[in-house]
Amino acid sequence: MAGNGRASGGVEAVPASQQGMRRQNLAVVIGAVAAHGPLSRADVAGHTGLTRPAVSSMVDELIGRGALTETETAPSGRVGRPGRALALNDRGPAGLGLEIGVTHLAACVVDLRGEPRVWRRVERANAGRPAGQVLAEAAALGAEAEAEADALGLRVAGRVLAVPGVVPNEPSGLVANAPNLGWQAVRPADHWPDPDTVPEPENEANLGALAEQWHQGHPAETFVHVSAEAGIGGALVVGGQLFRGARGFAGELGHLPVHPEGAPCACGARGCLEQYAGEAAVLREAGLAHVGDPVALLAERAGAGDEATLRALDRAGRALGLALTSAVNLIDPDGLVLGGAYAELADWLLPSIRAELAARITVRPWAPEAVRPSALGRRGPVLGAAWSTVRQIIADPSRLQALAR
Amino acid sequence: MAGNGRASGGVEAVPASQQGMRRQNLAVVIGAVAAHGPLSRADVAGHTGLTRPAVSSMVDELIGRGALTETETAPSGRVGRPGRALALNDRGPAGLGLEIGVTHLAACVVDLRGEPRVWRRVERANAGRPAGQVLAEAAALGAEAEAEADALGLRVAGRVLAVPGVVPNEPSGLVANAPNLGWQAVRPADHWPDPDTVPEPENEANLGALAEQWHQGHPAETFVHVSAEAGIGGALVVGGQLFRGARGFAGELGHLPVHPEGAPCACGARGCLEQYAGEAAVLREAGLAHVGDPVALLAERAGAGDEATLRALDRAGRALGLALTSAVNLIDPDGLVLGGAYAELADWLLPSIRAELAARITVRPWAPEAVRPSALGRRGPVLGAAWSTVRQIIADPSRLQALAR
DNA sequence: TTAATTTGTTTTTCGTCATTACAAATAACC
DNA sequence: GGTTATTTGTAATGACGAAAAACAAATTAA
Repeated sequence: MAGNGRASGGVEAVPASQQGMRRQNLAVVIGAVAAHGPLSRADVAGHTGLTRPAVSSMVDELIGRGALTETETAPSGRVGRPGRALALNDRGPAGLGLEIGVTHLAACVVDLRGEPRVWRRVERANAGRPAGQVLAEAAALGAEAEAEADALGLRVAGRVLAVPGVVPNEPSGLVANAPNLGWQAVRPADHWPDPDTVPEPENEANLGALAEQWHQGHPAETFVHVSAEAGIGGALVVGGQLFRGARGFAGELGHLPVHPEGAPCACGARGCLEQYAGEAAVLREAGLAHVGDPVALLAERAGAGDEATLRALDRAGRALGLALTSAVNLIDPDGLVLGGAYAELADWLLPSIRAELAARITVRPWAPEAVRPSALGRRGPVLGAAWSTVRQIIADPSRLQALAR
Repeated sequence: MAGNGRASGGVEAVPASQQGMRRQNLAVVIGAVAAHGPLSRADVAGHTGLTRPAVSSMVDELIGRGALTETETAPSGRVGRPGRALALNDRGPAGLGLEIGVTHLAACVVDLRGEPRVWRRVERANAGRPAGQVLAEAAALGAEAEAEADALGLRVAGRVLAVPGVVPNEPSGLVANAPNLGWQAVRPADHWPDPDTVPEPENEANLGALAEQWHQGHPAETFVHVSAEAGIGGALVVGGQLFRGARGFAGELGHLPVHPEGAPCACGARGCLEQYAGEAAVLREAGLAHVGDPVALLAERAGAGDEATLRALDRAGRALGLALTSAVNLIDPDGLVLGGAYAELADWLLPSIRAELAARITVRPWAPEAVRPSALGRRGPVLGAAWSTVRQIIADPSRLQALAR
């Protein structure tokens, strides 16, 4: 599930038990294999500090649950009995990621190694359509993907749905508001055809941020992820964990006041970032109509040197730089990541963003390269949704059912 | 120590051991006593889910380490054998808090219950004096306080020093920059007379925020603490833990850009919050000279209805409101706390802060009462410094030496 | 072929908590 | 006042999991 990093709720520390110890050590073992490629039991013992017998016992259990497999033993060339290589099972538990975008639906299944094994993507104009209809189509796409995964020997163990909207901490499972889809207080579970495959919804910017984090492989990074798809989404990752804030609204920087007395915004305030760096604002400033794929259009015009487009992107970059200055002052992150559509426009946005940050961040160390485009771009949210399940399994494999086979 | 909440560093999960289980359960037991007043062993078992024998065993150990004591058993009035009340020891381990301010030094010793038992405060013009001299005087004050604590049967187990400056995560023990004192890269350990009593430095706004948190007793709150003492300090508390950011600069909102094209700031940027809500800026705007206790002067003038002062405070409040709008959008906190000098000026700052927030936070739930003045005001930092040690002991009592008596 | 080395498993030991049983201390009841 | 019910704290026993020690298996080096 994508619920990592939620407020820990009750503060009463829970007593430690022997079962808890076992659970944590199972996670340590599978975590070592996940982090350092194929390892023998002895290697795992060396990496983790557990003894070889303890590792052996847990490996047995993890194999029984389908999480690990013994693979072909590569000749090591070293003296002594060769170890038997352990790896994450590529025919075991898997994660299903679903995405509902304004103009498309997507699904993706990843195996325990994180490798995408099934892809589905269809264009659909979802804005304004009844939520039930859209969700039914997403469910159908997910069922197709699951069937294909099944044929590959994969067993989907969790489902997460990326939506371009706000998903509050409480009550869970609710999409409170997705303006670009026209959704208000939609609960996917209420419209899902099959109650056994209901996904957990999560904000797409949050999932994109997690995807970036896992893709880069810097495990404990703290960064701010900004993405654009119709609205402006933002997400905070702190020490490798999603930071959702007290109610789940953290990181939403579309309405940060960048020019306090500036243009009035639909939200009722003035000078919000969205009025300068939102898709609609940039298109307006560039003198372009909102048709087809507006991001591709902007990139094409900017690449061709169109003055108005370059000016619009420069203005957007400066506004983003201002908003990110606030973020850096408050959060002190390792880096800033431009995701979604911003990743595709990074060539034209980065210079003004970096210039603005360099001019305004003066009392602490700051390197322009700390701002970087996302490596995943628009695929981030689906991948993040699918990876969420897999990461959760690796963080606590004790929840896996033992294989019935 | 004040190092709670630092980036967890190595991400390799550590294996769970039986000693670790014991350590955690010791913390659970003492935590239950700390949270719910005097309890019998059976009460603790009920609160924690541990069994009575397990609790008994751990209570024995905690008494041996001086953390708990059996107190007078109050007649319960209920049937059955009466329990023997356990409480935090008020003659055991203690925390020493030290503070170096621009115009004063302070020291404070708290017992395990968190009760302040020794207070010291002297006025000193510390700005611009050699750091070694100031630190030597702080050490002397601390030694006095420790001697007095010793006479009360207290045993100082940790020392934390609040400074009005930046304390980065790495290298630890370093005050990188304290502009109001004129310090640059000062390491208290290098100037401390007695190597056995060297304190760990920490930013005073961070400690003030922790103090507020513990004083209120809302354990897992997420809030932003803003304080003023010469500069503007800020701190983030997330789920009850200090959030220091990747390098230790998190929460520093003095240079948040509130009016991007506004007044130039000493930092090199334009329109920083400090230019509108900093002490110097407010005094200038109010037409007052910087003499004696400027905060008291401002409060007196404002209370007397002085127009220029009221205008200056209103302007400061609106700027703070703008900066806090960014903080709310990014962090989604439970609340905002005005600390330090701002707490004493809250009557005149709060209206404009709240108005600005109400006008600008539109896309999420927000209540004006979420902004509140600190209950501790200027005593927050010393108390936070002293409490840090005590909280750390309660979070992990296994580190306590067994009593030699 | 033998020795050295490394791996993985088996056996034993140890530490921790849970369960059960029991003694001690009190209130309620007759 | 004595008996019973109830609750507390401790002692004895058991279960579980990891550590330590011992050992069998598989490889390289000599």
